Amino acid sequence: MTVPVNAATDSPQPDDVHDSGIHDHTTLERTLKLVGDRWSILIIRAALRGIRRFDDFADDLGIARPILTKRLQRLVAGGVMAKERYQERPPRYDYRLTPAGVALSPALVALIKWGEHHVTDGGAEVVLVHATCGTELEQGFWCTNCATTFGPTAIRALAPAATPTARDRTKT
Amino acid sequence: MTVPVNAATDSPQPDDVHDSGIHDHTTLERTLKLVGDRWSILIIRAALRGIRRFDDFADDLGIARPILTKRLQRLVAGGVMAKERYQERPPRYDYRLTPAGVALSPALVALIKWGEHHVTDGGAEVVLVHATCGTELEQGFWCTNCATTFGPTAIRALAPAATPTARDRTKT
DNA sequence: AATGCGAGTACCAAAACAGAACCCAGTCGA
DNA sequence: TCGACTGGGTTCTGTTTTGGTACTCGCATT
Repeated sequence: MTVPVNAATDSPQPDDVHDSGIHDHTTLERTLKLVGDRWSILIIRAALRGIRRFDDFADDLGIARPILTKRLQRLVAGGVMAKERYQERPPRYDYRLTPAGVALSPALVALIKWGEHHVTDGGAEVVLVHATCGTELEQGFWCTNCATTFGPTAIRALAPAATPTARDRTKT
Repeated sequence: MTVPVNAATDSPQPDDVHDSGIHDHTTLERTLKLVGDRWSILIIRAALRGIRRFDDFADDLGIARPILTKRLQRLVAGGVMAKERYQERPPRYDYRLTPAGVALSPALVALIKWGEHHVTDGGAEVVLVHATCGTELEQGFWCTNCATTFGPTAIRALAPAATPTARDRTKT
């Protein structure tokens, strides 16, 4: 830890990266391949709002239906959402978030809060608050050791330097 | 214990965020338009690792150069990065994060940590630690009023100015 | 003058996206 | 029984955005 993270201009080929320990090129990239398009995050947000049915997603997002089909399939394949039959007689299905999908909300909240501060003209359109007391929530990092919170500048190893654990990840 | 973050969330289907939930159409969409593609986040991560020059981004990410050009331009236009001349005589420029860009790290960390838990097979490739003590950091929400941390289902959204959603418009 | 480097463009193919129309199974109403 | 409707898609068209390779341009060094 606490490595200054020097870049490695080694093998920039993204094709054959299953073990180029220095480049992460796997986890974040795979994550972004799953949800890193213009629609997936919006779909997940809609799902967090309680939208479940195909047509409601289409109406709410204004997304073209073929793309919605593909996105939902990808999210289901990625374990973010699950397709469930909610009615038997005329077989009807809906899509709902899995726990993994709900677990994406910190990322969602981070993006929303960032957007409020940095892309709008100043005024936040929505304030996210703690449900129990109504206070605006904070998001950030904390250290269980120091029992303190801190901002992004106090993070080290924000990227995979030569973490030896990267090579341990010999999964198959 | 202390940190529930996304692990100990309340319920997989957060109905309590239903109508008052996380919704603001324009801000998130604009945010995603800026950084919601497969490369921008990776570029920002590379920048956080200290990469600054065009060719280094290209080598590190394996991104095609025309796309890198466009992404960097978009990020500069969006205030996330800044293009600076780092050398006079042969005029050379580099790209570095603005404070707004650094402020994106919570989102980045959220995505990285989500990916570690949900897209890899469990082994974290990167360990993010608190700089002062080296302990692995946690991320989540907390309430400065209650002095407590909580998960995504305890979030409610207050809309200062009425934010009409597509559902309001289309569902009559 | 030739070489090399950093930072891009030009050009072209492939993929993703958008929109409208169409399909299909079941159900309802007349 | 026929026709229309509803939910959940698929097919068929374009258009826009990506990705890749090759090339340019300004400058500095040899």
